[in-house]
Amino acid sequence: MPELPEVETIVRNLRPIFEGRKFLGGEAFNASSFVSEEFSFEDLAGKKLISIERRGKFINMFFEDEFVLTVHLRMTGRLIVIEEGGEGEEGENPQKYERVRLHLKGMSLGFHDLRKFGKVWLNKGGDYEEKTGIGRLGIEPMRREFDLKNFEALLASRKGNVKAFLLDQSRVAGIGNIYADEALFYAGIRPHRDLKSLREDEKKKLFEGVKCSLSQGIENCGTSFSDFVNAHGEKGSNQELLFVYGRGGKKCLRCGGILKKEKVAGRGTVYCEECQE
DNA sequence: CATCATACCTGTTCGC
DNA sequence: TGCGAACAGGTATGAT
Repeated sequence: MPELPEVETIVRNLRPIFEGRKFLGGEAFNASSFVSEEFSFEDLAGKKLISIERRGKFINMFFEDEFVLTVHLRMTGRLIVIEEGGEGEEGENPQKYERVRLHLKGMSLGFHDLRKFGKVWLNKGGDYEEKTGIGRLGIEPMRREFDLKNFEALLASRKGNVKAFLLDQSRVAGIGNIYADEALFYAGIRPHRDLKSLREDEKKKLFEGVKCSLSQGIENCGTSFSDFVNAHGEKGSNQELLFVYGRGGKKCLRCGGILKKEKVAGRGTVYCEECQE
């Protein structure tokens, strides 16, 4: 569920709290949640956290000496700030779904993940992108290099339906099920439409829909449908502004018709038969 | 190589 | 009401 806007919200929370702090140690409460082929938390001890950046739905924490901690929340992952001396600090037992805990000087960070799909990787040097899957990501849709021209080139690079295209992280990075459905509603395009069938005006509208739905999500600190909370455990408000996601069977906010829900590209997909063609 | 379906998990919701 | 089935969905992997 955390998609680009939710991950961006978390990164913006974490930066002022953790950047500049020294890593002290870490614990993995679930072996499969922490991936490190060559290094342990002890190797990272004493290194200062230089910066925290988002790439697609991944979070990278860059430390001194080229160490990189990478986090992917997948569906139910959360990063929760634990203040020094507060509940859950060092010495306390892990919380129910806490899988990894990172201790920095004066402040700790808990990685919680009910379904254990998410991961924390520890790497050193430039190959962290290959080790984590970041290397396969496509363009960043909130950066300047994402323009209509290369969006159209990406559309032409793939076959199949437009929903599968939007979910394909190797084309445009960071879109998930929520923002894919919202972008398609914005553009007035049905999710099953074959990419080859898109007209020029529809491509342009879809490009705008991707940018608008993502930037609105960021502005509102993410969509908290079920799991998402920011690093302080607070919910975002974008769920109040969604047109289609999670609204199957309800009235379309634009035309009043009943929204359809069906499976497209293997995902629950909501759209309006009236407003999308 | 590209695309598609499935596995990975566990709590919640749905249908009988 | 109870219980099992279906669902939630991001990505790696295997199948096609």
